[in-house]
Amino acid sequence: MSVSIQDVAAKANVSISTVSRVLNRRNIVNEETRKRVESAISDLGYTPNVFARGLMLRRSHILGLVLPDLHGEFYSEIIRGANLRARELGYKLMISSAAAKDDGSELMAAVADHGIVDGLAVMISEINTRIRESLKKVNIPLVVLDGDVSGVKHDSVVIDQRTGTVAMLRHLVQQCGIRRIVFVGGPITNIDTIERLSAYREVTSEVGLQVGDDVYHLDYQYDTAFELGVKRVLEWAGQEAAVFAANDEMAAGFIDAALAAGLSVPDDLSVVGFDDTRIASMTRPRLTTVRVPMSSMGAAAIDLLCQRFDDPKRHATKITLKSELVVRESCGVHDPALSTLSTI
Amino acid sequence: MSVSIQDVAAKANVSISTVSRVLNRRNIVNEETRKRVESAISDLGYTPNVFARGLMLRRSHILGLVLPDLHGEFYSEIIRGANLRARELGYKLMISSAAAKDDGSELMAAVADHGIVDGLAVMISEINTRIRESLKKVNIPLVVLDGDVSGVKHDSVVIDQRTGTVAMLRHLVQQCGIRRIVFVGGPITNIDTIERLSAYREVTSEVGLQVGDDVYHLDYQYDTAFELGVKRVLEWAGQEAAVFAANDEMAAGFIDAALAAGLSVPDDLSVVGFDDTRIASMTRPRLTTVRVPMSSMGAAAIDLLCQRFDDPKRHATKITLKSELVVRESCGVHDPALSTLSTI
DNA sequence: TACTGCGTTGAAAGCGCTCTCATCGCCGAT
DNA sequence: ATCGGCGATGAGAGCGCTTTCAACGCAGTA
Repeated sequence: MSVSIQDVAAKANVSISTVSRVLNRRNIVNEETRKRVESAISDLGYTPNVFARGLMLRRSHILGLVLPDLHGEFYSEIIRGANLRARELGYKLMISSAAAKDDGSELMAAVADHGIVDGLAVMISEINTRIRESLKKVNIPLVVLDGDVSGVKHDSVVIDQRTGTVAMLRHLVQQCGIRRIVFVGGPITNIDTIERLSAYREVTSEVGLQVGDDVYHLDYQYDTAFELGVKRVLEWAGQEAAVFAANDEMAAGFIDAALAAGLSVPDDLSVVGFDDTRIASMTRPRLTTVRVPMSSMGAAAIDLLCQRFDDPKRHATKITLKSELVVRESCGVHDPALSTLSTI
Repeated sequence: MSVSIQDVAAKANVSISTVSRVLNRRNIVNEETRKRVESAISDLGYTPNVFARGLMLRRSHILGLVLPDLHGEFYSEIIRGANLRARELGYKLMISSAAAKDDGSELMAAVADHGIVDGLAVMISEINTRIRESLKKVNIPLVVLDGDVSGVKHDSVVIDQRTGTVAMLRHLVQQCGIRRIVFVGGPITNIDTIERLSAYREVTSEVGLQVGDDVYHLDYQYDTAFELGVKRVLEWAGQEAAVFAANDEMAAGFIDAALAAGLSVPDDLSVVGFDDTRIASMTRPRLTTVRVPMSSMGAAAIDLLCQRFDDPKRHATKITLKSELVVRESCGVHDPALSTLSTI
């Protein structure tokens, strides 16, 4: 039923070797012969069988992408970036999710179990022994997103969250005159939260802000942030106070809580977020936040994978992407020049 | 380097045929022999080569999912549902996006070009000739999401949007006492918008509401909705007026616009949405909306594909999923009994 | 004794491709 | 005339698997 290289060869009056040569544009094939073969190919609508090809070449041109979750603005941006770059480079993407507490079976499912992907990009929000063991068994190019797995050889793409966090805090203190910053992170074990919190502690102590009990750990969700906000917002309120949420979604919750309490953002309370997902432009006032280049992260992962194919034995590479302050309206800007950074 | 069926056979002292039999649990293999083979398999950590297997069986156990975009709450829910079900059934998912105005090349890339997927699920928001032509060439099981492509043989999963839309409109009129409903859709060519608008026209004329100029077409985005809202919201305002946006994101824009204008939602103006994405729970007041079972849609697509594998020649099947009114706070509820439907 | 049936196994033929190696004709050099 | 070199092509050997078919041993039956 489906047309094979044999059929093409017969139609073009050549051997299958020649057809194969034309396909792979390798050893020079006589101009005239090549044309004959090519027209036979398009006449018959021939496409090489992927399996046969994969069997010989040991390459599928499929890459695996494993994320903690497939849901939400954050991950879907990564997927988008990865998908785009993969296509540019002639690869396909196979996507799958591994819950944070996954035992690693999902990972194995993505690799050995199927054995079809040429390389694997993995994002892990909480590392554990099982996952580490799974990753050790990966015997194809591996890229770890936003983290580092010790004891496993891999390339990695990380976000320099510190720069953005520091810029944010400095902006609040120096441009907005903020004297109290409440930090609301995700789970205390979350790798991103840990990093952002450490930057927070550093800068606050540096500029002499007192932190006290101003650190909370929620779950990155709008609802819990809103609830906490409803309870605390009046207590926090004050021209010199800001809430620094570890993602935009929680920040949106705080904005709405402040509004519900009759406060004005940013006049009575500044609220800033992190990530610069679409949500940051879907609040009024729009969120001042730290942009994390998610789609670039996805793209970079694909790049690293492909570079590894080209040079399997080069030393492990790490790409660091900058995070960047995006000033919008949810914090009082006293220096108008800065607002040129604003988007939309 | 990697271990093959040969190695297993040698270690277990049998022929590769026997190993193959054990793998495929087919013709009865002697109990004792089977155990020997199985332990050889796990000793060597053997996994069958996907390509060799695919070459013989013409099955990859990979399914393709093509969406208009990979971004946003809506599509990522579909992906999630599909991914989950695919895994349950022992399949992997290959995901890719095809822009609405895509010439179909993306589709072909997903299928023939790669030829690796066993079946294909496609969602098309705007059909055109090129896409239709592409789909005609698909010679593997095909499922179309949320639409119907005439002239192409395929199964389909559709959402019964009418039921939800009608329920919403009736609710507004009968429970909330609304007498004027402004409809804000997506692009006029968008298939979902068309369907919702037609239900809107039907019900409004049925209950004797005048529509007049109360129909707008935007682009499903928060920003444009907010802008339009800022201009019109005071004019619309009134206890008996509601804005019916064709997705939650636009509805969120209208809520914020109303709030910015100093109005109360729902006291001065009701705002309702469509889809019930997470955004519907991320507004204050929370959105009354129509729930579209996105993840079920993804799952159903996978189901249909697999059923088609089992019975290639059964007649085209269409699964219709119900949409459902979800009452929250963004419209005035005058009958408290109804509020039990509310989520969170 | 010969034959048939059955459970179990192995040999071997591909699946559609890539790639090495051999072949062939033709050229200029010896 | 003989030979080496070169461009162009074909023959054929696998890649790792599934599957058909034959073979084998061991009943049970005629």
